[in-house]
Amino acid sequence: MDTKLTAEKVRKPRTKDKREVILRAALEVFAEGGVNGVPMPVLAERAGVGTGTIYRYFVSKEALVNELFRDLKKTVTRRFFADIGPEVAPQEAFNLVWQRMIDFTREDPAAYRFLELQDHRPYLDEQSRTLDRKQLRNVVAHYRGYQERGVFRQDIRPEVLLSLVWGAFVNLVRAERDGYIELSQQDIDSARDACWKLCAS
Amino acid sequence: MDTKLTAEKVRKPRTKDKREVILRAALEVFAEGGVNGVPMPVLAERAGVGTGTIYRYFVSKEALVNELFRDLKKTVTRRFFADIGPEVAPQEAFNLVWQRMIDFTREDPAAYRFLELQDHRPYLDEQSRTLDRKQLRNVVAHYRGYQERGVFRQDIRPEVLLSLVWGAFVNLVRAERDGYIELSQQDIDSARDACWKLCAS
Amino acid sequence: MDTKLTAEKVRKPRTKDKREVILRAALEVFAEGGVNGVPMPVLAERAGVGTGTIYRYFVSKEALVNELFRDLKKTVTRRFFADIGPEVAPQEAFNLVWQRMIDFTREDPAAYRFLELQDHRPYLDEQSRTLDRKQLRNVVAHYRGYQERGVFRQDIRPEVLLSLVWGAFVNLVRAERDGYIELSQQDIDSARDACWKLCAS
Amino acid sequence: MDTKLTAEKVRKPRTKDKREVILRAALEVFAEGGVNGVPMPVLAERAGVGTGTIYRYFVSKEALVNELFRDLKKTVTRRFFADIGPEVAPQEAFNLVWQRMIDFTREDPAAYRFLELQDHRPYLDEQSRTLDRKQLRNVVAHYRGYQERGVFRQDIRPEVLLSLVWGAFVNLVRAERDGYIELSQQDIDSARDACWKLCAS
DNA sequence: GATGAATGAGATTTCATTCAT
DNA sequence: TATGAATGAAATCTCATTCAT
Repeated sequence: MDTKLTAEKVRKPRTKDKREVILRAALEVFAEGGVNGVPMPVLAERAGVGTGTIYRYFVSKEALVNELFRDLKKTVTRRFFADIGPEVAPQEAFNLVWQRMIDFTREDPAAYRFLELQDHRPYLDEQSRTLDRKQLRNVVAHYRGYQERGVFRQDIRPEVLLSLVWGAFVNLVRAERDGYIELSQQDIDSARDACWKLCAS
Repeated sequence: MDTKLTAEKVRKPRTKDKREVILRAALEVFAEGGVNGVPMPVLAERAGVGTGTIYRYFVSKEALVNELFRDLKKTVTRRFFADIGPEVAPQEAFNLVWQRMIDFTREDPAAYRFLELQDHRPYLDEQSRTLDRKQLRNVVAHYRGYQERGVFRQDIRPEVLLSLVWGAFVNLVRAERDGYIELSQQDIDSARDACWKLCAS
Repeated sequence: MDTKLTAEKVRKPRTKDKREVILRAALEVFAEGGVNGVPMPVLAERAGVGTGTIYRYFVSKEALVNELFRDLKKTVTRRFFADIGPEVAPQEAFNLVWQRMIDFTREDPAAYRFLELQDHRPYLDEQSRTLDRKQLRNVVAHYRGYQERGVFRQDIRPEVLLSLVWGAFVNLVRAERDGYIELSQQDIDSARDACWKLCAS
Repeated sequence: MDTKLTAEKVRKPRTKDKREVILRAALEVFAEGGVNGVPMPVLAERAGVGTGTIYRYFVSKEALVNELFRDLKKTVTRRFFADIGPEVAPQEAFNLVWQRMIDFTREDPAAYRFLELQDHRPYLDEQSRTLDRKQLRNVVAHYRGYQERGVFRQDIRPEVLLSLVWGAFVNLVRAERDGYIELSQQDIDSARDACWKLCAS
């Protein structure tokens, strides 16, 4: 997808690196301290750049948060749903996505935490919110498709169904991160199956 | 309303009122703008008091947030589970609590929003967190009881079950508040039944 | 001591009492925490009156501090030099005053501390400063008298002499209060004699 | 003055300068208005820096006051006692220190005033108080040495002796600064000699 | 382009004073 | 007259952003 093997790579790879270094550092410090809890100089230090440098790549903290949000949203969505075509059986697809989400929370807890953080909401601009909605609509469409194919129950609107499942997932992971529960793979699988049954007709 | 019948009625209730006026105003402005987003003078103006007055009732913004959190938690928990003894049939109890939660989000959206806000987390002190856990444990114990009585499925740990249901509920309501969905009573009831089935054996 | 058995006692003894209660409380709390360190409500509580009451007797904190300062200055000066007429031998008089000052610091450390506190200086008005100078002039005049009678050395101006002795005394007592020294009566007497010798011709 | 010869000279001395500019400005405004009487923005303006800049060099007003106090204490002590070894005759040493103290009050009245100010006492931390005591002990040890060599009288403890002399000096200078006296060099010298005689055996 | 010291608007909190009761 | 809850101006301190180097 990101196949730019051209001259551009020669021109400003350093620049691009720095931008990403900042985004990654932002992700981590925001996940730890919340967007409001982290001053820009702290972020700069974590990123190993000067404070002013951040402002060469992002016009404001708000802009940085938005770009981070959108970058992550896209990456994550791509990751969750990659290579799941119509040929994959519905429950298998469901399980796959569920496990990918779990894997994501394990492999990159900072990224997951940042996305789940409500702390950034006041910073989000129209573009970010639009993206959010668009991606949600895609998944809703997917659910609707399953309903139409008789895979999912039809007595609940797809957006409601999705909302329930997504909320269940998010809260399960949050409970673990907040130290309320410790989740075995067994727990995760049962939760997944329960959610599947909640949807299935 | 406040017809000051006797001298005593004037003094005491007045002060009590002011504390509650501040808490109520705080609830509203925090629900709207987030804890971090609302300066004390703004809260003061909303409450119709001087800035300094707030500090007569709460030693700091942090203390105010914590008291608000605990007050609400207690009120809400009492409200949700009031008059639901062992004589109430499990599903009826489940439905009742669900509806009470829904009613609460409708009647006092600000209170619900504040509780759901993650924004206040960095402010919460040990006491608040302890209360939070204690209340959670109570509900988990309830779920466990249902499992032992064979009402709920036993292949999923009660805290996992609760986490799923609670997350489903919270996210459903959030989706509506964020404008992603509009919920009919029908939607709410189907969601409730789906969650019940998720738990039931 | 304050035997006013007249009609005045009938008219406003309560008022007068309260005024003095406030002054006394002010003395104590200011001596403990410094003028800047003590909020009016704290003073009020110590005095056992309402905050507002203080303002019925003193137009401002500044005025209170000034009246306290002047009251004390007068009392103290009266106490130090009472009944020391020309018939008292100079060194005896010197010793007597020295001991009275010491006694004062022991009997009413708060009063002494308040007077010595620099903390109140920014509050002092013209009247207080004038009183201060006037009382100083009186003592200087006394020293000058001793010089003219050949009791004190004449090669140092009386105000310089007094300044040295007064400074020596104040610092000695301060050193004790600050915990740098502990003073025996022996120490006090030797210090007194040393100061006398410093003045004597 | 700041002719920036090399790149290194630019960076480091600059920052150092600013810290010292702030300390100097603090010294002056505190000497004039007392620590409590001077808000940080006023200090900032006097120093020619932004308010926030002060907090890059000092974590709080309290810390600033303490660093100022200790810096001054050290400088002043060094200045007073520099190059006075055992080879200097006692009275000559005494006179030298006395004159250096006088010179200091003339050359840098703000610094002297700040040190003499009681206003900063509530701000002083343990480190500052420890320094204070340590320096006092050094001088007391010196006095004791004079006693042991038979230079000073032995019937008064050295700390009492020092307390008297130091108090005499401080009060003399204060009297002048407060406008009670004007001191000629003659006055100063006589006062010095009187204090010497007070100590001498 | 990169830096990070400097900035000052804005946040939280205090406290002398007022005024309704 | 006495009260003390209420006030808001002013204090301390923070941090997103700028700009000289």
